[in-house]
Amino acid sequence: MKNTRPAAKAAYHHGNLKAALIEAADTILRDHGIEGFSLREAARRAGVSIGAPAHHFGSATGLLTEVALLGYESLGQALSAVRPTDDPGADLQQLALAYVGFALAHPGRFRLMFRPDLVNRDDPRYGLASTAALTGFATAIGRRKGGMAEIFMVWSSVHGMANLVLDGKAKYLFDGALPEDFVAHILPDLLAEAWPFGARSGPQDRS
Amino acid sequence: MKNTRPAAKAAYHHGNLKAALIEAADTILRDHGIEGFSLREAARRAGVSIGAPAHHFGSATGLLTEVALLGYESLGQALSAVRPTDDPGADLQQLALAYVGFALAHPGRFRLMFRPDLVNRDDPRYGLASTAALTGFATAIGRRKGGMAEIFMVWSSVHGMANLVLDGKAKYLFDGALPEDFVAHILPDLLAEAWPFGARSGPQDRS
DNA sequence: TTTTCATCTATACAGTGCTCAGATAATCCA
DNA sequence: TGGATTATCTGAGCACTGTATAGATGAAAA
Repeated sequence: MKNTRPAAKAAYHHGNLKAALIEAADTILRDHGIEGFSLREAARRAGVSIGAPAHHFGSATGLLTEVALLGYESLGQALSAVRPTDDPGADLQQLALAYVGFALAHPGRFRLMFRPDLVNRDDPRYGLASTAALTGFATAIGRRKGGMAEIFMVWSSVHGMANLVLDGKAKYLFDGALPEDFVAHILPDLLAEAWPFGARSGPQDRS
Repeated sequence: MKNTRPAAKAAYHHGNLKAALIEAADTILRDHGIEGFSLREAARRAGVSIGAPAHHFGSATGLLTEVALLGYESLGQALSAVRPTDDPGADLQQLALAYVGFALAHPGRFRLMFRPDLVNRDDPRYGLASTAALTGFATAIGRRKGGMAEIFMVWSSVHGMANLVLDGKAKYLFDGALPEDFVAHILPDLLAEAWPFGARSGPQDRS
């Protein structure tokens, strides 16, 4: 077995520094947001010198890219937790709720995932993770061929909702509503009443 | 006339430093994006010492808040340049095009406007500017009473489109489309074909 | 055991936002 | 007019950041 973890005396070689730094960064994002993150603080939390992360990630962007990839993974899980029923419109509403719910539950992760200055978009895994997370939408929208326009529209809609609520814009429209209320009560009503993508008819067939 | 501009010999008192710094910051945003901005660089461009901006704006956030307010103003102008016709659905499509077009034409401004860590959301002018810019949407949606749900949905949709295109996500869906092509050709087609808010029927009346 | 290699430390550099004492110029006031 | 007040800006300094580099340390390979 490869489990040569020292764990007793602090080894010179950390042994699992890469994973420890990723987790430290993710924790910082959770507790203090993106602006609370610094490469040095992550190194501090991992109990390692300030130059150590460079060996594993090259730069701060390298580390944050890994965190963003994990973020897309967890978003994908949140979306695929919505099990499809025989009502595709209701499924889409649930997916929308899951998307916004994820953004509000993990604002640091979510914001990082869409910060092109902090993640390395040239990393081939980034595009893959990004599209993989949206598989839930694609299948719920149903049509396997074509359908890109609809996917874009639905994604735009839920992404816009998530960003606006996260940025506190919703409170200008729905006076003083707290984010917790929003995902628990306001948003479900909004989706049921005024969200065209979740309507009973489904995507209209333009033949 | 108050135009006591020295302009010849560099005065100790700049005379118009506040406006000069705002313009310098806006220029940096235009040329090098948000990550290219620094308070010191703005001071440098205004030909003034690094501590000077503090007197007028207090902090970097203070300066960027002014730039963001200008951004909302220019967004409002871009939206109100869309003159209403007798087809409210077509008007909404034009507004959507104007919104996304603004984001792509002024990415630095647009991104700043929605960066809560860089602008002072407690500034009372911020909420005013934010809602004022959306007057175009509100009137186009028509119903003066109620309607907040529809405004939120439309805003979310266009805001999501703007962000996704700006972040290069659209190219994963529409393979390799350039941003210029997007607002010129792809988006109008998308809006006409797959955007439910711009449909002929208008907001359905749920009585 | 000896060599090689990956890993991590220590230090240094350039850049940042912010603070504060003091210099400078414009303005107000008698 | 002349003196005092006020707004404006400078210059230096502090704490912090990301990154680069030389060297120390331990593990693994030969």
